[in-house]
Formats: sequence, C-alpha cells, structure tokens
Amino acid sequence: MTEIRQPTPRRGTNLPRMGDFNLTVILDAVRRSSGGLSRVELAQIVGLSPQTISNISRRLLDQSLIVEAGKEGSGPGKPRTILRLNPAGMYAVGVHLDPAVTTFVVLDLVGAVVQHSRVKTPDSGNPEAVIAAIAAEIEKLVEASGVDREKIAGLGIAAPGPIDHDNGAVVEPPLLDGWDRVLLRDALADATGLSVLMDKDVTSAAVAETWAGGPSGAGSFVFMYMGTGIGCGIVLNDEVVRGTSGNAGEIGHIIVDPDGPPCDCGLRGCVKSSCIPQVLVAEAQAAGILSDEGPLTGGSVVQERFAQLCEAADAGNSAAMAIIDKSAVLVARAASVVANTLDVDRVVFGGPFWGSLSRRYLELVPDLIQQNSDAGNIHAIEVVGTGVGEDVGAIGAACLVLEHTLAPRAQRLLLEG
Amino acid sequence: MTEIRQPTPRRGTNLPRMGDFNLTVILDAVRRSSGGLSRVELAQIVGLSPQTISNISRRLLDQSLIVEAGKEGSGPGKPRTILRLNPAGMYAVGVHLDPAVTTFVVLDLVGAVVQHSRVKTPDSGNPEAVIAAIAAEIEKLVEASGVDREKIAGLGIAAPGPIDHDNGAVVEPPLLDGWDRVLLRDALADATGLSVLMDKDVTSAAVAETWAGGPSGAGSFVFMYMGTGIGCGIVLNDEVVRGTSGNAGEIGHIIVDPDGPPCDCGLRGCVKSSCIPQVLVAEAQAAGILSDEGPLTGGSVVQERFAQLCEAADAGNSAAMAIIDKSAVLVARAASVVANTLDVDRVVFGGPFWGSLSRRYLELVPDLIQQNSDAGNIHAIEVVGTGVGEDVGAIGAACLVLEHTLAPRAQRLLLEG
DNA sequence: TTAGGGGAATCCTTGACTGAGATCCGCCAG
DNA sequence: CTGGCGGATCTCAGTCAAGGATTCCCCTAA
Repeated sequence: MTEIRQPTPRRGTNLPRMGDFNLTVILDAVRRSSGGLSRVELAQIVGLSPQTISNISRRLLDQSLIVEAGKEGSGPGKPRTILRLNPAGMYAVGVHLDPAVTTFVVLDLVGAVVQHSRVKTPDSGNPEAVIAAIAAEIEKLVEASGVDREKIAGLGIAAPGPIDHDNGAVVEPPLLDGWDRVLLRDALADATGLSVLMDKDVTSAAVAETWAGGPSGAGSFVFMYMGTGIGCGIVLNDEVVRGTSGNAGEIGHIIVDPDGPPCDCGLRGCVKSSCIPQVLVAEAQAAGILSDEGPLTGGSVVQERFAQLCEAADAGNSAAMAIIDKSAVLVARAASVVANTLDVDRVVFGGPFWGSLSRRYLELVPDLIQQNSDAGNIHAIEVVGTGVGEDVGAIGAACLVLEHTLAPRAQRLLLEG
Repeated sequence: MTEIRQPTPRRGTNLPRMGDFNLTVILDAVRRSSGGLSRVELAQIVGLSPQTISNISRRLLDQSLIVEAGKEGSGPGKPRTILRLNPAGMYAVGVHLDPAVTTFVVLDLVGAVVQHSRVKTPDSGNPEAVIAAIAAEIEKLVEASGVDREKIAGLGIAAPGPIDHDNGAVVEPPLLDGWDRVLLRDALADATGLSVLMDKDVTSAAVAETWAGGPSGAGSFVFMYMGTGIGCGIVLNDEVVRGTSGNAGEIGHIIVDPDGPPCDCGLRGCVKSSCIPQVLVAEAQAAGILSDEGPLTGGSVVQERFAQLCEAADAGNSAAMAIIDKSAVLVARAASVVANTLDVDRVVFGGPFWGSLSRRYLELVPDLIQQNSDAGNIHAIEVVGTGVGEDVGAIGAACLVLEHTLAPRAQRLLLEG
C-alpha cells in the first residue's frame, strides 16, 4: 500500500478550448433562465463583453441550438431580442437498464420527453440477445419520434451500480445474471452507431436534476434516489461527482438505526437492511398490513406492494404510517450524513419510488435533516422533491449526453492527453 | 422550503485568465515532480507547445518562482535544462488556532517550514487581546525568519469548525469561550496588513497534503484528521471540497458502532461518542490502564494521556491494544462511509494524534477499509499516513495561501462578478 | 566534423476587447 | 399623419494577447 498510483497531472488550456467553453457557458445561462435572455443580459451574467456574446450567439444560432424569440422593448431605444433554447436543436436517447423494466426516452434540448417506451427486462442470462433487443427498441423509438438522426447527439445508459466506468460495464449487478463485466457501452455503440455514455442510475438521476430539474438543479446538492435500493447522486458547484470508478453515491452501508436489523456486512441497521422498499414491504407483510403474503420476487412485485403500503399509509392506516414515518427518519439520517460531510445546502429527493413517498416525506424530512445538520447554525438545508418523474433514470441517461456535450464543465477547458 | 436560492451562475473566461491558469499549471507540474522537469518534459505533461512552455517559464523565472538547476544530457544533442521550484520564491504564514495551543509557521514555496513557534492559547474570553497577541507573534516570527516581507503572499488561519466562511468567523467553537462569530479573518488582516484566508483545520490539513504531502497529495483522496475531534478533508481531482459554508468534512455523527455509547445527538455509537481520543482515554482510565485518574480537562491533558495509552499499547499491554484496535475498526468504518460515498481510491491519515496511532492503524485499517469498500471489486483503496507531521494544522493554514495563489484551480479561469 | 536534440525568434491563427457606426423603437413637434 | 430626435441594442472593423507552427541557432556526444 505504499506505491501511489500517479494520476494524470493537470493539463493546460488553449484558445479554441476557451472559445468552446464560453459557448457552453452562454448556452447554460440561456438554458437556466426562464423565458430566455437578451444579449445584454447575457453579457452581464457571464461577464463577457456584448461583442463576444454577439459572436457566440451567432455560432449558436448557426447550429440552431438557440433561436431568436421575439423582442422585448419597454422604454425608448432598440428593443432586446430574446434568445431562447431551441428544443429541436439537439436530441439525446436515454436507456435505463433496471432489473425489472428497461425504460427508453428520446429527449429534446430543453429536457422534454419526445418519445418514451418501456419493456420488461428479459431475465435471460444472455446479454448479447438483450443488447440486440435494446438496440432494436432504440431504432423503433427514434423512428417513431421522427427526429432527424443527425440531431441525435448520442445515447446514454443508466445502470444499477456498481459499474466499471473505464470499461463501460456493470459489475456483479444484483438480479441481472450473466451481466458481470459485460462491455455494455461498447456493444451498444457498435449496435446503434451512436456515441454512448454510461453511468450509475443515481448519477444519471442527479444529472437529470441539473438539466431538467429547474432551479433545484443548480449549484450544489445531494440527490437521494429512492429506487429498488437507495443511493445518492452528488453535484458540487454544478458539476457531478462521479468518483474514480464512477461509483460515487454508495450509501447502502451507512448505519442509520443502531437497533435495526442485521445486514450482510455484519453490522446492524444499515440503509440497505433497514429502509429500502423491499425491507419495508416485508415489515408490512409481517405486520399484516398487506393482505397478499406471496414471496417478494423481482423488482416489480416489490414496487406494486410498496405502492399498496404507501396508499394504506395515506389512507390513514396507522401501522402503515408508522413504517413509512420510521423510514423517513432513517433516510433523513443517511441524507444528513452526506449533507454534513459535503456541506451542501440542498437535498433533492427523487427516483421511481419517490412518488408514493413524497407527501409524507416532505412533511417529515426537512425538519429531521435540519436537526441533524452540523452547519445548521450557519445555513439552512433545503429539502425538495424533484420535478423529474418516475422515468428519472432514463431521462437522466439522456441528460448524460446533453451534459457531456453542452455543459460548461471545467474539464472541457483542459487539453486532452 | 420551496424557494431556491439562486446561486451565481457559471461565468465565462478570457485570455488573461487563460494565461495565468497555464502558468499555474506549469508551476504545479514542476512542484509535483521529484527533482524538477525540463521544458520538453513539461510540454509533454501539460499538453502545451514547447515555446509556450518557454514563454511561461520565462515569466516564472522573472518572478523567481522557479530556477534553472543544472543540465541533464544523456545522449547526443543539447542537454535539457532542469527547472526547479525556487523555495525562496514565495513564503506564507500559517496559524493554527486550537483550544490548547496556537501554532505558527512560516513556509517557503516548496512547503518546508522556515520558522516555527507554539504558544499556549490564552483562555481568556477576550478575543481582541488574543488577536493582538497572535499578530504580535506573527510579527516576531517573520522578523526571526529573516524573510523579505514582499515575498510573503499572505496569512492562513486554520480554526476548529464550524466556521462561517463568508464572514471569516468561527461559530460556537467548543472550548473557546467568547469566540462565537468573532470576525477573526478581517481582524487579523487589519492587524497584520497581510491578506488572510481562513478554513477549518481539517480542510487545511487536506490542503497541506496536496501541497507538501508528495505523491499521496495528488488526485482524489479523503484526509482523516485525527485531532481532539475526528474530521475529514476532501480533495477531488486536485481540488479541495469546502462546501457551501466551508464546513465540509463533518463526520462526527456517522454511526460506527451500533453497540456504542450514547451520543448527544440521541443515538448511539457516533464517531464523536465512540472513538475520539477523549473517549478512548476515558475508557483506558476506567479499565485501569492509565494510573493517573485526574479529570480530563483541556486538550493538552487528553493529548498527554492519549500518548501514554498508545505507548502502553505499543509496549504490549493487551487491554490498551484492545482499545486502540477497536478504535481502528470504528475509524475505518467512518472512513469507509466517506470513501464509498465519494468513490475515492485513497485515504490519508494524519493530524496531531496520528503519530501515536500510526503504527497500529497502518497494520489494521487498510484491510478493514478494503473489506468495507463497495467498489472493492473495481479498484483497491490505498491507505497511507501523511508525511506532514504534528503541525499539519499550521502548515495547512500556510498552504491555504500557497494553494489560493498558485494552484491550478478551475475557479481561477472564471471571470469574477 | 556530423548528427541529433533543446531552446528561442519570428510569424500566424484565434478569441476576446474596444470604439464607432448602423438599427430599431418610442416620443414629440409640426 | 409624418418625420426628426434620442436612447438602447446590436454589429462592424481594428487592436491586443495568448498559444501554435516553423525555422534557425546552439550545444554535446560520437
């Protein structure tokens, strides 16, 4: 353990990089504004001269990434021409590969869903066949959307962790037999002809929030992903934290309940063993809240019964409410650990199971997190639910492409090796 | 909780910024190399053309931040001229304000300690007098070092958290009465005439590692700070994570022992209640390992007895060893939580109490962390002890200045508001 | 003496900045 | 109703500064 792997050192930058970066900065400002911005406003916001804004605007107009959308003249003088994002300027395809269902979306530049489909994930141990099926579904979806293929910037894949980011493979995914270290990214690139990006589902969800989540996707935040498992996506200063192997956000073994049930790690009360939906459903069945007592096999069964549990809680069943409320306390503890460690001032909740939980969680969690906050005296911590719905995984996957292509990441400035 | 605070949007960049950034990139490459680099090597490393390197080298030579140090010719052709950091090119002053002792250092450009002193922190409730005393001590230290005042880039302060980074104040510091929200940074700037930066001690320690820690300070890592409390500093891709209010790294309430003692947060087995030195010393006293049974008042008493405990463990006292070993397990769990959440591949241990612990911890902790790693299948996690010694707080404080002035932070590229 | 590599001088390209001019609209007088 | 005036917005040329490409000079080993 004494030899330190020497990372690639920090590299320099040059003029073309600078130009491209400023372009993405302006695009980002336009994107984040509600209702567009004029060139003068842009100059003020990004700190560049009006001239430069004009030049870059022209480039963006030429690429039809933005459009001039009307004028706005209040007083005397030439009215400002408003620049807006052109939704049809670019598209991206997203796939969320989940043990239960595989979701597909085509997204436009503003992050709106143009086309959408879901298929049950085939549980064959034959990844090649599944990959071919995915490629075919993408083909069908793009066809149906009527989008010009030239306008499709790429394909994003969201997969359950852990993943091997360097090789574009999932590693020992639970409930996906035969998928260990299959080179999914390259296989799909070959099959579709698109450039492919791959990330964990929680990271994708966080990216979806930055791109399609409105004001709650700006700055720094932790995205609590409520899915089959519970994970988090991390965004610091508008940049997603991926970690060395793309596996940031693993919080399954944070201990949230010293009196909780034992976990496979040998301890007690981990997130993974005490507050994921599967555990809550099992608790509800043991308590006799859910009539159906069949085995909990597969993600879709869990999802269904979990929805029943939440409905019971919303309907006033006190035992069900107790289970949900307790889970809120535990999840809030996990969120607090991450929020305290990174000192963020916003926690965003989302994920496929969030819809059922949101009402009760939004009543309980804000106060719990505020109480647990180490920096609570200095700044409050906002707790919000995401605006991106159930398909956040697939939407996030598509947003990976948009983010990679158009977001003003500092990395974009640096020369490549 | 619905109103989202709109953060300052991402800003553009321009030519002068680019030039300055490239300068810092080159300086950083020279700094990180062992034994200097030639211009050609630099060109290859940072990706800029040889003559750009030449131009920037000239600027660095003019500012005497680097020096030409000999030639290196192996084969035919003109031998390479080696560029090295000039230790005397710049200095920085660092102060570590700790409840027990206040440490002062003057650092040169390579991070070597030029001058050093310690005084007991006066426990008066009169911050103004203490600030005046600190300023006087700095004056004395600079005088004694014989350093040209023009070469002093600034003053760094490391303070125990939580801090209010915006206002440069400590917030409700434990054991420091009367210091709540005193505007320490501005007061010291007025008193010394230096530009002052302030950060938490754990953040400062992480910065010290990036600047003076050798290869283990590159890339991404978590710095576990073993002090009166236990905290962590976070560095991702060579940039320190500070958080919205400068309070990142608060891990005191991560639960590491479900069977542990109760904590003031209402739960059990937090880091703060189960493995900080004060708790271990109390355990040792209860077990009769330490003969002296006096009260545990003040940081220096704890430090002294903790050293005795570690000595006993090193000497083979099995009860003492059990206490240290158990703490290693617990601290490893906390480190694992952070490492898993951020997916870093290195954990660096350090801090004032690290010296006593290092031998046993380095035997136990690497395996423990590897076992707890969620990404353990994908990459190993290195565990190393810092090269920066007991004064890491003050050295880190001085490094804050060097880092702010000379590190290739992406932030440097962006235009200011 | 020759070969080969390092470093500097020169010119080119490119992107942002500066200042003058064109454009557009509301206002107001005739 | 019409045309000139003023003010704000936007664009056109010129300048500046930084990195890139080419060329040349210098140095050392063989």
